[in-house]
Amino acid sequence: MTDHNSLPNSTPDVTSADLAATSIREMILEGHFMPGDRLHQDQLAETLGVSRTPLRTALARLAQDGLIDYEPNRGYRIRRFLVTDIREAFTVRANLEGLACRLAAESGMSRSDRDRLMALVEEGDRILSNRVLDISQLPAYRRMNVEFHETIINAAGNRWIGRFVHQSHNVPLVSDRVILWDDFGVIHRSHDDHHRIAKALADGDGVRAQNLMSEHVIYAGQLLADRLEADPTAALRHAFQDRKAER
Amino acid sequence: MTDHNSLPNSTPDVTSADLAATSIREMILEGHFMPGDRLHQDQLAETLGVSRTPLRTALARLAQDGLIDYEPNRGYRIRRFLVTDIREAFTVRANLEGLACRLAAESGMSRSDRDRLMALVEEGDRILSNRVLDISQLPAYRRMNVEFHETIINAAGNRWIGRFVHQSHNVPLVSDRVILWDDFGVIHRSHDDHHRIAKALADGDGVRAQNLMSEHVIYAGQLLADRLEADPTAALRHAFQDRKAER
DNA sequence: ATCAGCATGAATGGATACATTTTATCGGAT
DNA sequence: ATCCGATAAAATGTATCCATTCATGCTGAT
Repeated sequence: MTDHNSLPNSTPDVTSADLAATSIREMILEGHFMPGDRLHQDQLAETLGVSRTPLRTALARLAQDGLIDYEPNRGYRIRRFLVTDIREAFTVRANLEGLACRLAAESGMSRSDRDRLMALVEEGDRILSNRVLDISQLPAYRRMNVEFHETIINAAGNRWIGRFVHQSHNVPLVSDRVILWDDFGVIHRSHDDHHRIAKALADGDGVRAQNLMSEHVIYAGQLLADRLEADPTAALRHAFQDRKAER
Repeated sequence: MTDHNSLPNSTPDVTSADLAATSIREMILEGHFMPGDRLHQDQLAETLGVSRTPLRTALARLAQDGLIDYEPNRGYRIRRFLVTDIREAFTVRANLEGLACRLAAESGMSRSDRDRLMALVEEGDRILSNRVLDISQLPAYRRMNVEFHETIINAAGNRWIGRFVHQSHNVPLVSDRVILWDDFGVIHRSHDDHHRIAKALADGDGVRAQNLMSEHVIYAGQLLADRLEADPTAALRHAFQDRKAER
């Protein structure tokens, strides 16, 4: 991931270990490995152009993040994620982001945060004004969506929520970067949630914002999980359809 | 920590890195370091009787857990925990454990889980039957309390909740192992919560169990945080008053 | 043919040596 | 006296080497 993918304090990759960690994380989240694959240290080290020592640091971090499994003397393996994992992660994300809304509302949104949310909502309006989903607009919509959610989490002022939501993004596909961009009605409704959430937050109506956000996330999760169960390959293709284009 | 302090999958310390990590974690949580202290690698390695390599993996893990801070080329430091951090961690813990209650109730508690909760509640009744707080009974009460909470979290069947609650225990004092054992009325009320929570779970009343648990945790957190603000040293002494005796 | 046991190879864990960065110290100039 | 810079010391980051464990495949006995 290119630094903007870590929520709270995204430090640039200064050490080789950082570089290795971000590279491997990106590879995993984009599906370059199969579940259960061994991560051979010598081999990976050579691939990434670093020695085993920083590589092992990177692996230790990723294992602690839950992205890979570790067994002493048996090395690291790509964690096997089931659709259940994705559903569960969305459940927790929904709860935590809902909590973030309530806390943000209760503590009183700052003027700048309110303005930013308004601006993001309007940007979404512009993107969707054609009333059709153009693939070229997905990156812009995604950026808007990510910033919307991050703004609220930061406004909540509870670092643990940010930490945990960030970690739940370590489950492949459980990220506000993954957007099923194929049904205008769904996207439009989702953006309408944003409208109401921003309004509720501005009004200091924490409970309403909480409920809206919780449902907002849960619905996205169910949609994704149902798709995955119905047709895994198609859903995966969809989720990553524009990733290469963005670079 | 002696292995029983990690919630989900407490692997025994097989590697030197495991040993170093658990040792350091225990030291930090028991207050052997001052906030902001540097963790010199050579020095720590010698103290723990391991070389720098496994020590560094241990430090990487602890940093990922949020127990220590890391800056490239500047090493690791003991994280500075403010009372605010503790309040925030309890807020999240309350929410997640409340969620665990709802999920556990909705999925239907297994017979064995219900029985275990009942047994734990009865054990608490026995411990408190004298209607006075004897320090010698604190360890038993704590074990009961820890198992009560863990049972529910496991019954929820959502691994992320367990993960995050476990991580929130990495904030010093934010653990169901820390119990202010000096006011019978408070403890009695807290245990009465357990009664109601167990009952609500057995009845499949998820919302009630959720509300009860959330309040249960929030109150404990407020009590602790208020004490810490009023008299930090006394509160700390209280929180750890029996730790040496238990070993 | 199957399975136990052993030997061999490969991969991981740990220790040490080297390189790079940071931090502290000292000297001098303003 | 203070500030600045150069230099030295110390600490971290990386690479390499050695030790230990695990997996594989073979041999041989039942």
